[in-house]
This record gives sequence, structure tokens and C-alpha cells, in this order.
Amino acid sequence: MTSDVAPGRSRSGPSIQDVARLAGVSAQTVSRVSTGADNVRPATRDRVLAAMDELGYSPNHAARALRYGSFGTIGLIAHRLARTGESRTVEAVVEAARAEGYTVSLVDVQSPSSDDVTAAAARLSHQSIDGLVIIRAETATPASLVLPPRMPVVVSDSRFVGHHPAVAADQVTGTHVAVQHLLDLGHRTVHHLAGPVGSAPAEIRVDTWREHLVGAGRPLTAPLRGDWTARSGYEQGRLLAQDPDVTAVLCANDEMAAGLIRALYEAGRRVPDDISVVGFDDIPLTEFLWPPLTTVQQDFHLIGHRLMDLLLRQVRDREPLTDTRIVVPTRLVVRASTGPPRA
Amino acid sequence: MTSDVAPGRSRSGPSIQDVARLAGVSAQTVSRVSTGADNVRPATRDRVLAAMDELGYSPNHAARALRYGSFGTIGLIAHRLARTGESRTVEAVVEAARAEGYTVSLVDVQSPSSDDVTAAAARLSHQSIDGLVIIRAETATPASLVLPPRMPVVVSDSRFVGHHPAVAADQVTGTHVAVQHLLDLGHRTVHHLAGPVGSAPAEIRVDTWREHLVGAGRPLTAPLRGDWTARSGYEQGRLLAQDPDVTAVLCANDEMAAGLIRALYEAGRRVPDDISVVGFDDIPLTEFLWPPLTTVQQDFHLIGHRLMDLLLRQVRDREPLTDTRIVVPTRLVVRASTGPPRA
DNA sequence: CCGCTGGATGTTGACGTCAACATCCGCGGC
DNA sequence: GCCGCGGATGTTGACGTCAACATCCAGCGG
Repeated sequence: MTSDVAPGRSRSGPSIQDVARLAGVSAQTVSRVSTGADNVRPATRDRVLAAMDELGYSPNHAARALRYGSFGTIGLIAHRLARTGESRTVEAVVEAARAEGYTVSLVDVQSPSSDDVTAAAARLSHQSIDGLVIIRAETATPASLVLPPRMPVVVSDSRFVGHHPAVAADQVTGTHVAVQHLLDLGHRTVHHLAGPVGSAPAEIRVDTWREHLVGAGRPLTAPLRGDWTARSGYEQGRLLAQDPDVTAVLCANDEMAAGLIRALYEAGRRVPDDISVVGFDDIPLTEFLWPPLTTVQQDFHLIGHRLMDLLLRQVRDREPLTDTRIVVPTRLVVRASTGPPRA
Repeated sequence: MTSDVAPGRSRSGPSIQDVARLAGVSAQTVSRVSTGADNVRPATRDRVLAAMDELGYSPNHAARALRYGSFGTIGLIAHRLARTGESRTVEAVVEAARAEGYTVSLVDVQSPSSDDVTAAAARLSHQSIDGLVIIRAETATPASLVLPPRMPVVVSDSRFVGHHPAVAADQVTGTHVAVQHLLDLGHRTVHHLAGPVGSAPAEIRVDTWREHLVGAGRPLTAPLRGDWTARSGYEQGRLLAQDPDVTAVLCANDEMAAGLIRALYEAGRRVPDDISVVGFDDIPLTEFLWPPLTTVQQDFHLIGHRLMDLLLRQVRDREPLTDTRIVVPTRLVVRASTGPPRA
């Protein structure tokens, strides 16, 4: 019943030594029990387990990490974490990581520039992480992004193909299908409310949209620019509402589409009667907007899991995956915000 | 020019010894340079820095953590991380942590029950975290939540007052103000679309709503129950639309309000002409719904920062904050979804 | 009854870092 | 010229864990 646990030893709990003392065995035997080695007599094991329980012992992760050279932790760099696509991807990565026994260390960078991402990666690598996931480093470029050598990395951005293993939604097909959907409905051309200049996903969508219209021989207008927020969609929508030629708009995400639709309504233009609108992402609210939004669905959950798969193949199996690329399909969900143009 | 860095030493980079060898000094001198001690001759310091640079050295965090008993890491437990309130709070905590030099280890629990949260906390405490932030452990209860002893903890849930330091939005005032706003408009009573049974924030809103109506001597109806999703709001809205007595509904969050409004429209009941609707949270899209939603704004950003403040007071300053409680104000934002009942 | 075998358990050292203490060296004062 | 002092640098040990090796003992065959 005597308790001779060292009293004032900082914050960290009881050590393996304390347990060993209480159980009347050596530290090594305690270690064997806690790593699940099989050559421990059941009676001894029980005694050790009881001692662990009494002391509330849990192995010191720092010591294990030092011993093994691995933390069981992966770093995750995101920008504007609270945005829909980001937070859902993060959630999926965290979920997949937990399933594999890894913990996720999260860093939210101020800007998605190469400098900030480089700094965040350096910070994380000091944490002795086993691998690094970078989510949508929008304005970073492969050449200027400096990562710790020998660090397994995956990126959710197709721009990094050839430099880092990447997982990306098939935005090209998604955009083609969305534009074609509008043309099929009879629209003469499609306007585009794009994401900010410099953002890679925004540019891919702009390029594909333009290419498709050119390929179909349709008139081309300059893309409008938003910053992904509903407010920017609203502002651009006020401008667009002035233009009687506009009958169909492809928006680079759902938030901007929501803002746009509201601006159109306020200007007296009805969706889809006067103007058809397509979004991108399929956020949970999309279905309950008025009218329910036709949109290009991205499977963020799958993207998150694929990111983790790809990372673990490098971390665990030591596969060198320099230029692997995984494309996750997108899918057009047709709801009520698109229809034929007014005759 | 000779490079005698040990070749096959797993993943971790060069050690302090490698740098010392290259610079022709002892490991301790390298340590002094990297911790910024001042008693190193400038010439020596330069030599060491050059060696660090050449080798790409950075201190091994695991070893430091072992030595110091601290990781510079805080644990963050969340449930359904991708939800609006959660992701914005997480973002704010991560931001505040980074500003203070801490990294955040993220765990997303399957369910917000005491058991799952307890397990997650145990997992994290193995990571040698310095403190723990628990975001909205909805159905966990103070009594059954077992946390590692001596672990600094903060919780964003007022139910834990008296057990753990907590930061919570002032939902009580927010709910009172919202209900009164509807009564002031002339509604005879207010219906309530609540969150799931067992969720603490949901129950607080239910209790306050009921209490306010009773206090004002208004007729009381049983709260409808959703699960925070827009879909559940839609489903309850279909039921509610059948009831001609309903003229005002307070929803426990904005997503459910959006779903509810859509169901009302589909049933031919107009908002706010036939029915007024109030939401809760003020998510970014709220303003761009149709009609723009009157809602109770919660300042998630401030909540995140306050959580971090409270945690650091325990971690850094060793303040024992058992029952501290910080209340973050809420605010009713009146938009276009509320109005007087039809005469 | 002795020695051998094999499983259970103990001992040692190393992972990388840094505080405490030890040592070394140059310079100023007497 | 010698002593002492103080700043720069080196050495030792400890943080907690676990693999490798060492030891111990029970049981069995000869």
C-alpha cells in the first residue's frame, strides 16, 4: 500500500520505472507487457497491468519516438481551414489517419504562398512528423516550395504532378460536363464566375471552360472574378444582372453561386427561368438553396482517404512515389437551378 | 569535404553530433547555438551555423520533448469537425496556438459520448501533449468523462462548469433575445426546431425557449427535433407546414433553418409573410439565403481564442482554473426572414 | 543426481538533447 | 612572473523506452 511515486516530477505521469517498482518486476518486463510481447507469464502480466492501472501509466510518447525515430504523427498543412472543401478534406484525412494509428498535427497557414507553406513545413518537420499532407496550396508553385529532404509528402493539387504525389478531383471533366449540360439545354454560351487569379483550381476551371466553349464554337466572354466567398458572388452577380445577354453562369464554387443567385433575384432576374446557374463542390446546403443548385460534386471524403493512402505507402512501405497522381471523379448533380433559356 | 554522416540512420536527419563533428566542436556547443545561449564566441557560432546549414540540421523534437517533458503541442478533440461551428472554432484555436508557438494535434471522435472522448484523450495524452481542448463534447457528461490526471483542459461547453474551465457562447441570452424578437413582432407564440436530444447546446436552447414562453404567458408546444443537418430541417419543415397555427419558428442552427424554409416554400407557405424563421450561428451563407436569415450570431473565432487563452494560463502559468467560465456574447442579427404575422 | 535446454526475467546501452558541473585558457593585477 | 578570475568550451549524466544480450531457474533426459 505504500506509494513511493516520485511526487514533484513535472507534468509527465508515472514512468515505466514506477510501474516496475510497484509490480515488483524490471522495467523491461513492463515494456514487454506494454508492447504486447508474448513471452511474459500470465501471472506477471496481470501484476504489471494492475500496477499500470493503479498508477494511470501510459507510455511516454516522446521517449518512444526518440527510440523508434518515428512519432506516429503526420503533419497537415491547410489554408483557410474553415472553408467547406478544406474542412471536409481535413476531416477525412484525420479519420483515415486515426484508423491507421496516426495522429494529425495541424497547421493553418496565413497565405497559400510557397513561402508560408515552406515555413509551415519546416515548423512541422521539427515536430518529427512521419509525413506531410498539403491541402490546396493554391498559389504555391512546385519550384519555389522547399520541403525537408526525405520527407514523404502528398499534395491535393494536380499542379504538383511530377514533383510530389498528388490527389486531385477531376475538375477538368467536371467542368466539361457542366458546360456541356448548359449548352445541351440550349444556351448559346456560358458565362463564368471564377475563383481568384493565381489559385490553381480556379485557373483549371477557367481554362477548361474556355477550351470547351472554343471547341464548341461558342462566343467567349472574360471570366468574372470572385474570391470564393458568397459575398463576392453577390457582388459579381449585381454586375452580371445588368447584362441582358447572360443566360447561363458556371460558378467556381457553391458559395459564390449562392451569392450570385441572390443578387440576380434582387435584380428581378429569376433562376432558372431567366438565368441558369451551376455551382461547384456540392456543399451540404446546396440542395436546400432556392432553387436547389445544380452543381459539380467533389468527393472530399474520398480525396482525404486517398491522400492518406498515398502518404502511408511512402511512410510505411518506403515506396518512392515522386510523380504518382490519383484522380478522384467528379459528378454533375442536376437540380433545379438550370433549365432551357427563355425562348 | 569528407562526409561521414552515418548513412542508413532511418528517416531522421543529421543529429547534433554530426553537426558538432563537422564544425569541430562538442555537441554541447552546438546545443548552445541552437538554444540561443549567449556565451559562445561569434566565430564559433558562425562555424556551427554553417555546419547546421550544410547538413540541413534541425533539432530532434522527440529528444527535446523527452528532455523537457513538453512537446509544445496541444491536443484538440472535436466531433464532426466539418460542421460550421466546429471548423471555425478549430481554425481559431489553431491560429491562436500557432501565435503562441504551439502545434495542434487533432482527433476527431466518432461520437461525442464520454467513452469516445475519454478514449481520444487517452490517445492524445500518449502523445505527451501539454494541454487539451475539447470542442463541444455534446453528449459527454462531466461525471463520466475521465481525463488524464494533471492534464490542463478547457472545454467549449458550459455544462462542464465546476469541473473544467469552459468557454461558451451566451446561448441563453441569444435564445431569449430571439424569442422576444418574434414576440415583439406580434407573434402569439414561437415554435422551436431543436437539435438532437442529449446534445447540451440543444437542450440549453430548448430550456431557455420554454422558459421564456412560460414567463411571457404564451402557449407552449413540444419542440421538434432535428439532428443539425439541413435535411432534418427540411423533414421537420414538411410536418410544420401542415399546422396552420405556426407563425414563427426558432431553429437551433442555420442549416436546419435553411432546410425548414425550403420545405415551407414547397408547401406554399412564404417566409416571412406566413411564417417567420430565426436561425442560430450566423454561418457565412446565412446572409445569402432567400430570404436572408435572421439569426443569433455566435463568435466562433473569439471562442477559439479564449479557449487557447484559458489553456495557456494553465499550461504556462500553472494557474489552477478548475471552475473558470468565460461567456462569449451572442447577438441577434435581424435580416429578412422575420416579420409580423399576417393580420 | 547432474547437466542441459528453453522460457521467463533482468541488465546494459543507445536514441538526441541539454543542464550542471568540470576544465581550459588568456589576461590583468600585484 | 605568478595567481586568480572569468568567459568559452568540453564531459557527464539523465530524461523514458526498448532491443540485444545476459542470467536465472524449472523441468527433463540420461
